[in-house]
Amino acid sequence: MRVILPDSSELELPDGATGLDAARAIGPKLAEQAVLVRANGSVRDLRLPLEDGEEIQILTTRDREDPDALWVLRHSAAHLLAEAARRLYPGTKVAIGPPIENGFYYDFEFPEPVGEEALELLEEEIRREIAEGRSWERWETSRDEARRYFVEEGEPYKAELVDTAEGDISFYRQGDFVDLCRGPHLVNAEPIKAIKLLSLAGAYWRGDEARPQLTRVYGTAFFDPEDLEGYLRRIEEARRRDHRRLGKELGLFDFSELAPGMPFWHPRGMVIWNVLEDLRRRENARRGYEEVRTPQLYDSDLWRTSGHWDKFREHMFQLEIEGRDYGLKPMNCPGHCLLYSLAPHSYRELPLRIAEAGNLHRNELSGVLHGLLRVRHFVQDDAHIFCTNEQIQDELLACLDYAYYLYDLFELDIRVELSLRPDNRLGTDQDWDFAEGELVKALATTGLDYTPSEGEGSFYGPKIDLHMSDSLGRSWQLGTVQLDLQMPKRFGLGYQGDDNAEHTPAMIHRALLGSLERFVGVYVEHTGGDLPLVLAPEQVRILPVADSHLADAESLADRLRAEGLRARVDEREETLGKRIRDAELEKVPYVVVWGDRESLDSVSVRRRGGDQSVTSADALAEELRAAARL
RNA sequence: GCCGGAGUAGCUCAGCUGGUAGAGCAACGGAUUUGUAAUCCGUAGGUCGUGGGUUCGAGUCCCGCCUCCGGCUCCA
Repeated sequence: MRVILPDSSELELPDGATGLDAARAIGPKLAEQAVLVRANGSVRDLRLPLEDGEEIQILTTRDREDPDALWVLRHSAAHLLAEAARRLYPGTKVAIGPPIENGFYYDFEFPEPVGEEALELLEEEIRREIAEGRSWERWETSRDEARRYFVEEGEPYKAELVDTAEGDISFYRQGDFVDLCRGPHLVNAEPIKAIKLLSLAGAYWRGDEARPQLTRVYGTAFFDPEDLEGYLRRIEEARRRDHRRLGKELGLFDFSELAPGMPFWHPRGMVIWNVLEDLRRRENARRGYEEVRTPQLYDSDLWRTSGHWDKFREHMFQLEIEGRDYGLKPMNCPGHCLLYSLAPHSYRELPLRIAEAGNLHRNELSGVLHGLLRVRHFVQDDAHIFCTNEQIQDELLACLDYAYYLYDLFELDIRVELSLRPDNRLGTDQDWDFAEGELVKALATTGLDYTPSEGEGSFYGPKIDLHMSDSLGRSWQLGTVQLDLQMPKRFGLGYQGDDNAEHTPAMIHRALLGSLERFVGVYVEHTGGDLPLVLAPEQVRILPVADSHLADAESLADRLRAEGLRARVDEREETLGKRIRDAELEKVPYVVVWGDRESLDSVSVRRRGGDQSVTSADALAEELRAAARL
């Protein structure tokens, strides 16, 4: 048979030849360094046969940044970890250990709980294994035999995995450790030049809260120690962008033990908040939304009607007053339905778009709270659109257009997810078919790339979710556009149609920035605290060189403030160098130094980061005014 | 909520096997009047997260709780 090499040349091989055979045929050195073979674009274990006519590419240890090569390296590293765990802690049961982005993990059930000291011990053991030499052997077996093997070995998790594994059952062995595994794996452990175990965490077996919690060991591995160092350095840099740290340093927001998960906004943070609120109000008005205001607390009957009492109660703060049960609102929608129901409606009013940045409380599990990104008290730039079925498409598209208007303003990189029906839901399958179909159609019209996500929808409807990543690459949902046919029905909402009959409206729930808290959190990380001029709490700081310049500095500040800019004079008796340093650390975008050399025609301006220039007060005001516009 | 870790001055952190709690920055006072990332001197500041226990003696050892951090589950 013949295979095609990357340079388009053909290589003649005996039938049944493997990737490794191909590498050997090309050169011994290549075979030595080979990590995996990419055949017709997909990864394949070097030990597996090639097919006639396939285009192949042999990846080697020199492809040290190739995601597939790293994937294989880390997968093999995970197996070494499992071998080490079983040797160091006899009686350990192994569960599952895949490579992940930036590393790998392996889940174990240790006979005794282990603490962090285990990381070092395990790491040492793995190094010993690598020094000793390990190579992987691969073979296939029947499902029954695989199951029998693991039952005999006392590995219940593996035995269970055999039953759900897809395709042929293959085993890999290195040292005395045999694992059920699809592969591919390295030929031997030689290429693993850097390995580090990073952390220990609990993880439920198969991600199911009701099943045993295993101990997950996270680690990472590289072809080159330098790459590991680089990775650790990047993590360290990301830590400096952490919004919790920056929020405190820049005096934006805070937290107290006395209100877990509920942010406090300092004046400087409130400036950011208000700019976002102004933007929301302006655009809502421009796009045909009307603002409303609804209560914070409702009788449990409202939550029964909406379905929240059934499907969302564990996330709600509840209280009892004079024998009546109340719930603090976790969402605005039921209140908006109630508001809608308080007056009669005609088809002529639709689509009716009502917006409210209401205060929401959700009783999130204590372990999930995370700075501003996951809180118990938050505010969304929320709105609900009541419309006819015929209007759904236009409204969905308008929502997405609005969303991307905002994301483009802030230059955000957004990932789109289509969250489909969950198990825990209201309504008929026909409703869900229709609602999901409408969202798919709207997405198709926009041409946005998206990933469908089974079971992630809300209990009342499917959603288009708009995600962004934080400094450590963790994904957070910002915006969401949801189509709901359930609540209008449950609330008995109606409108009088042009046929004089009563109809039920459809309802679109949408938040675009999402929770303002979360938005500020990810945005601070996105910018590393270097907020654009529009959002900067303090836009210009003026530094008088000596006391004698104070009056002039103040009048320049007044001049800029009259233009609507946020300007301040730093009148502390510190050296100029110190005051410049402080302005930089506080990330003030513009610093003006005012001394004997300055006049309204020649103002000395320093931009964040150190660029200096001289301009006139008028030109400066104009530049700032233009840049501070949204 | 669960698993692992942590909590010492406003912030960042030191405090070995139990023996009277420390530094830098910030704050405050004084001197300095400064030209593009830290002027100098001084002062003050802590029920060591919290409740209990062991001990002659606990920041340090043990137990409960709270909060935070990294994960899991969950989610805007």
